[in-house]
Amino acid sequence: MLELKHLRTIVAITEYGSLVLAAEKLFLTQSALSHQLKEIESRLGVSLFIRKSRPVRLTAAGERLLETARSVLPIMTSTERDMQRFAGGEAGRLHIAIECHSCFDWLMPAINQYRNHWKDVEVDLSTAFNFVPLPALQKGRLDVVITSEPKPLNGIHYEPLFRFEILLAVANTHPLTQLERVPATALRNETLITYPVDQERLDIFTQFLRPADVEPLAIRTAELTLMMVQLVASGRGVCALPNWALAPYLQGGHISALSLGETGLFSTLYLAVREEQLDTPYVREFINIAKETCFQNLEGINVVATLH
Amino acid sequence: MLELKHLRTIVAITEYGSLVLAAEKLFLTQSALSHQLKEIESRLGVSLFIRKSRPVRLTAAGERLLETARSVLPIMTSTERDMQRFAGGEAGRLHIAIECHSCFDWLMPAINQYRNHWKDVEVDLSTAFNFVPLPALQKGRLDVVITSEPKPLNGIHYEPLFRFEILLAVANTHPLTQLERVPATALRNETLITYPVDQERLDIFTQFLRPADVEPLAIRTAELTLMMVQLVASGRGVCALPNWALAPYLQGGHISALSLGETGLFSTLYLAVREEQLDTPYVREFINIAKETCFQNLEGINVVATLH
DNA sequence: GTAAAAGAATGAATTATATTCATATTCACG
DNA sequence: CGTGAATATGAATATAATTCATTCTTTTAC
Repeated sequence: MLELKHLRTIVAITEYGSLVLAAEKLFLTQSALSHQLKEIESRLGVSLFIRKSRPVRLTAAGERLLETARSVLPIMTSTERDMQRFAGGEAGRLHIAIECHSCFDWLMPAINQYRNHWKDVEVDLSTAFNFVPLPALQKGRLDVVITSEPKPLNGIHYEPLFRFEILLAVANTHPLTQLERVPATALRNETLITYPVDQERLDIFTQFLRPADVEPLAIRTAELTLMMVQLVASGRGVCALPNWALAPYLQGGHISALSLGETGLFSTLYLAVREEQLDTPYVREFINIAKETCFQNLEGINVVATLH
Repeated sequence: MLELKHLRTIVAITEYGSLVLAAEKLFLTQSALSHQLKEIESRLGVSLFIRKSRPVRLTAAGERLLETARSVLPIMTSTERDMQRFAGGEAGRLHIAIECHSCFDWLMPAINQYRNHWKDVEVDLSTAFNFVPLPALQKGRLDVVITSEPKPLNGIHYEPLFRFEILLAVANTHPLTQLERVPATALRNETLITYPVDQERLDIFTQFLRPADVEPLAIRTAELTLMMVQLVASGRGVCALPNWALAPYLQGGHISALSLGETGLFSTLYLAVREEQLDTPYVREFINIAKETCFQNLEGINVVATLH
């Protein structure tokens, strides 16, 4: 009914004192303003200006409307400015999900660094253990997914981050440390410690044990990398972890890291985003920072399997 | 550019979760909403809703716009409600001017009583000594004028309030108290005390002295009725005042009131308003209260000239 | 007080904008 | 993968806004 156009008209008329001037400033004709004014006055059933005098004067109702205009129009101006920031890709939302537990280690520093420079981007990190993240990404519930399975999907772009080796962590005292390479069959007699997620999501199963049709002796789970390492060190099982996740714990000397299979078990981590977002500055920048951070964090790490 | 219509659309869609439902509530077709949404999204250069999911979800830009809508729309609602009050004549403005000094005496109580019942009417009283009030009334700078000269003017309605006699106040000891009626010529030897306004505005000049071509001995002015009366009582002059303005001072016994000329000098006070406002409730009601107050205030007053 | 100038109002014609209708496309769910 | 429900799209239509040409009103200056 009442529209912002009308408020802008009211303001212009009071500001310039005449329909002629106001019309000019609004890039309209005097006639247009006259018609418009008549229209709202008759719709509201009140008169807003007294035109019998020059400069035209506001009626009481006009004053009230002007007051509203003065409080509403600035809000709209700032809203439109924000819209431009969204449009320009300077502001936005980045809902990130990780499929891989250990990714916290390098992602957190990346996010912190990113936040410093993109204050207008709302960053949100969630673990995708209870839902499948890629469809959510497609549908816009998520904006970034960190995954090691780049399943080709409509409208999804995968940006490779880095390649890493999945190593088997065992206690230093464990007999397996005697082997050069650990065959799948060796795990028949071991308790395997994993994160508490579906086996589908764990490379050790999908890429190593299942192809060899091997089931470990037992499986137990732990939430945190640190807990796994402690269990391994005390000889209560073995676990498979990325080399970079394992690195800090190898210093202590209680555990060793062994290559899996003949060639080692390698995997690549990808950052998945919607194709349409690929050229958005704030998304592009996140990808760059993620990559940089990976290199920085992984540079010092040169963990290869313990060789004898 | 961005309009309230769009904000209302955003709110409806988020509230009902689908274009179909929202369209229904807005009395539009789903197609209309789809077009409208597409239009503003392309104008702003941002997408506001993710339609790939159901219910449709807001993007970050959409959230921002919704926030604005939630702060702006209530303001508009309350503004429109106020407009209805103005339209219904429940709210408005009453800029009153009096041409006659003494009118304060009965007008003030009237205004006070009026204010109690019409809280949404902004009442303002000014003395019209430095400007001509009737043209200002015509042009809407004033809304009510109290005058004793009902000059016929386009669009102006005069409501008669009451008829009164202008009496000559003299000291009890004054020789004029011996006369039954005071002729104009009698003032040739008197100092006349008036309000400090143009003689054009004083009935004693226009209706009495000038027709008889008489000039008083001297003229001096006083701001307030009380001051005039005190000057008169101390024998420093005489003054012409309405009977009701003089009434309270006759009790004291220091002054007397005499009729002017053969028939007495009478005048009628009118309340002038713009014709278009005559049917507006808040104006109508002011007229009523003004009339009532006059009667109440003048009822007890039965001042006639002192007769011997 | 009147004429000229400037501003505001008006009505019809035009243009722009919004809405609908009919239909195609997409998405969610079994 | 098909089905039902939702959204998108394009052309046609309806509605609303704007302009043009003109008249009416107010102000100003002589």
